[in-house]
Amino acid sequence: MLNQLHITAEDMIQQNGGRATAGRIGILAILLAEQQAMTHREIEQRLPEAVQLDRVTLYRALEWLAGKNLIHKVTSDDRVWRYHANRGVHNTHQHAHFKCMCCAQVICLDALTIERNWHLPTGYRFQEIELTVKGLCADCG
Amino acid sequence: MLNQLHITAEDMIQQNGGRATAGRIGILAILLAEQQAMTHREIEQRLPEAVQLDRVTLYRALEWLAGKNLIHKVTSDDRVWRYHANRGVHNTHQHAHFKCMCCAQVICLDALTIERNWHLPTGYRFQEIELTVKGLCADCG
DNA sequence: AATATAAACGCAACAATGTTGCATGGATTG
DNA sequence: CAATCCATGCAACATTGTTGCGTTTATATT
Ligand SMILES: [Mn+2]
Ligand SMILES: [Mn+2]
Ligand SMILES: [Zn+2]
Ligand SMILES: [Zn+2]
Repeated sequence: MLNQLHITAEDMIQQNGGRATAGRIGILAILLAEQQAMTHREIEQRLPEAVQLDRVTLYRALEWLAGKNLIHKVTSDDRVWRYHANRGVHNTHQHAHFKCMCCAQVICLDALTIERNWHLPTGYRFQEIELTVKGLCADCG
Repeated sequence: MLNQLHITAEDMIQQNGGRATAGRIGILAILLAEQQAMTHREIEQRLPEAVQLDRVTLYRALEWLAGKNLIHKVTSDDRVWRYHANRGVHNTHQHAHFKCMCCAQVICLDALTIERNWHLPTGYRFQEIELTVKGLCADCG
């Protein structure tokens, strides 16, 4: 199962013209296996001993994966980026996120579509939207 | 005009049981005069020579003003808090913001009301929403 | 399989933003 | 005027992320 994800991850990386290093494969496999958006720290901790990476290398690998649209970055009010594997609908970059104000977990809200019946001030141009719903998750609520 | 804002700011501070120091009055007057949400740096630079504050004092004054609901903090993907005076509708904390992806200015979108016809996963509880529309402002677009 | 080479990597140093502890100063109150 | 306590300034620290640069390594080429 996890091994299968490694193969998938390796394929995804090679198909984007990148070198399939143990670090990149391990990171992407972790993100593919996890439903929640993960912080740099959480990813680091879940990496097996055999694939311990330097902090900087981890940042650069995540940046590369995001640039290839294999994962996406999620902003948050705690000044920490979270990363999440792109699956199907995620690629639109128009999905919202939920953040638990108690345990800080972040999940994607795939079903939430944002209506655009509003308008901006004159001269302003829309490009993208960033929506975070905050509250308590099932465990904390 | 700016003097009038100082008097207003002084009133607002005293009515909340705080000491009306030159720093707090100056900060609040600046925020009351400015339409955009301002960063810590921008506020610091606009403070007159006579009211130069320590970085930490400025942070603490902003924290105090936000705690009294005289201003509100705006989160952003650049990891910098912005501050904006509360006026009327702002107090609801349910207004959205626009951020220019070119010049990084942030304004409040008072008119944008967020519809709640969506639902969260089972067990999840809604508390508040954070919405940022991104694009180009009138100057940059 | 050996080699060449550009892409990844590791380390150190740096940068930006914000926080904490603590001693000092000064406004407010009695 | 004295006592109090809120606010301030300074130093040190914390967190997150970035940059420069020399070294290693995955991959293509021979
Ligand atoms: Mn997402
Ligand atoms: Mn606002
Ligand atoms: Zn939770
Ligand atoms: Zn702009």
